[in-house]
Amino acid sequence: MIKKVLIAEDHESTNISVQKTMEELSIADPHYVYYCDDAFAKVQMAIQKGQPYDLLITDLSFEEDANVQKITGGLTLIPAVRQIQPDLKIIVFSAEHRAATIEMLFQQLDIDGYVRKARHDAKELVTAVEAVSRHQRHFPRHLTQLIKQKNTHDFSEYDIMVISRLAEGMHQKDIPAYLAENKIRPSGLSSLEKRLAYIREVLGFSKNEQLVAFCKDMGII
Amino acid sequence: MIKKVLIAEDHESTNISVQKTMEELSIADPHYVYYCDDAFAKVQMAIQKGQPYDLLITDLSFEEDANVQKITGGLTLIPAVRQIQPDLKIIVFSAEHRAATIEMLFQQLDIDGYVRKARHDAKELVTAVEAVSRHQRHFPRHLTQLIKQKNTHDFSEYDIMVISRLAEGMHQKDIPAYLAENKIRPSGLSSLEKRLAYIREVLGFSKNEQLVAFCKDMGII
DNA sequence: CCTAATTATACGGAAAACCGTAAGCAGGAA
DNA sequence: TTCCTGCTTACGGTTTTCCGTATAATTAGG
Repeated sequence: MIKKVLIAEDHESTNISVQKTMEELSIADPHYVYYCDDAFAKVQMAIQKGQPYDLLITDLSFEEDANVQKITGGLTLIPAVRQIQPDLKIIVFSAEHRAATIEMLFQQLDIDGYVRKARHDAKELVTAVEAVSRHQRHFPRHLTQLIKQKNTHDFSEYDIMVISRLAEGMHQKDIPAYLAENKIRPSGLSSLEKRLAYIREVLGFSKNEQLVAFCKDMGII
Repeated sequence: MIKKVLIAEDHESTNISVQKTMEELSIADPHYVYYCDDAFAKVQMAIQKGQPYDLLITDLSFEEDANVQKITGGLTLIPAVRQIQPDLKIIVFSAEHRAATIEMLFQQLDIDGYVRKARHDAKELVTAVEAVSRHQRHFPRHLTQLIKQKNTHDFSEYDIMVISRLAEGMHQKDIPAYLAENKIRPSGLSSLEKRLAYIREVLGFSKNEQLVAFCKDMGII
């Protein structure tokens, strides 16, 4: 049974509405934070007090601000809390729509549920919490649908990283050094070239300029 | 004074939180809809009953679903409601961050406020509603920052033409033929190269990808 | 019409990107 | 282990872009 819940979400409006959804689930007094570091601290504190959380609901992306954080987003927060409390249930509540990322969350980070911020997200969040309380996983409905669309390329974190650097004016030949520095693999120039060539081919593009323009239009970068 | 408010927002979670924010502003019983067509119908109905809305809070992007809509998003909803009720105050609440789009909203659609979905969006929404109730406009903070760095270079029709072709994937070496065909001068490859090099230099850019990204951000192309 | 100044183009070498091929390397199965 | 498979990387040739310089064309003023 889910009794004690922690919400990590930087968008105040979303944070509030998740709190409200918890009320509907008769989950009293959900705790909430706007920063990942606070989330981690609260989980840690709860364990020390012998009253650990049952569920963490977290966003993936947290915007940077003056308040510099050690943990910068859901992708680092989740492993961190899992390390100190392996049985903590985790539901990710995010606008992320890329199938690859969501699958990664389930496979690599072993999350218990994913709810995509969309039209009926509050209702789906209720469903997800109920599923998790029955020790089931909650997969987002749209995940199966997304696999269909082939002609549109599913941009990975890697792709976005690389294209963002291009859009910032970094020379392609300098990106391998950047990738190596940030421990991102593959980092070889050849791999990079091939990946970009592949994306261009899938989308029917001929130039990186076109790819950058597309990603800007789509809000990918 | 703002008394009667309509919220148009397809994301349920966001919709709920906006409702909650209205409560804090002592705005009783805000109406809310998940579709643009419903929003328009409600505005129309309210006028007919002699009790028109004072404020519309709307998102820009509404996701398509089985429920096919005539009005597909905020950009079409706003002119539609303005036509039947010119004095209706409108605040746009969206994740859109491109300066060009936001400026367009103020200049072309004459909206009264813009609040970007971000960390302190609920607080900013309160501020925005308060400003609007005083018949003031509410500009998003990050917009003023972007305006500064703008217009370091005056993009000519020629520049826009050329950069657009690049963004569409046309090879630089093929653009002279295109320019000649359309009787645009100068059409020489060398002149083209020099012009692009000049623009990049003025803006402190190193690559055409960066230039394309900039123009997309600024809404130049 | 001529001349000077400005602008446009041609050219060529250097740098970067592109692309095919082959070699290296890790992980899994027999 | 040995082989296989898939991913990553190195390498080399070609194409494209970049950029400096030189030449040609255009324009403005007298």
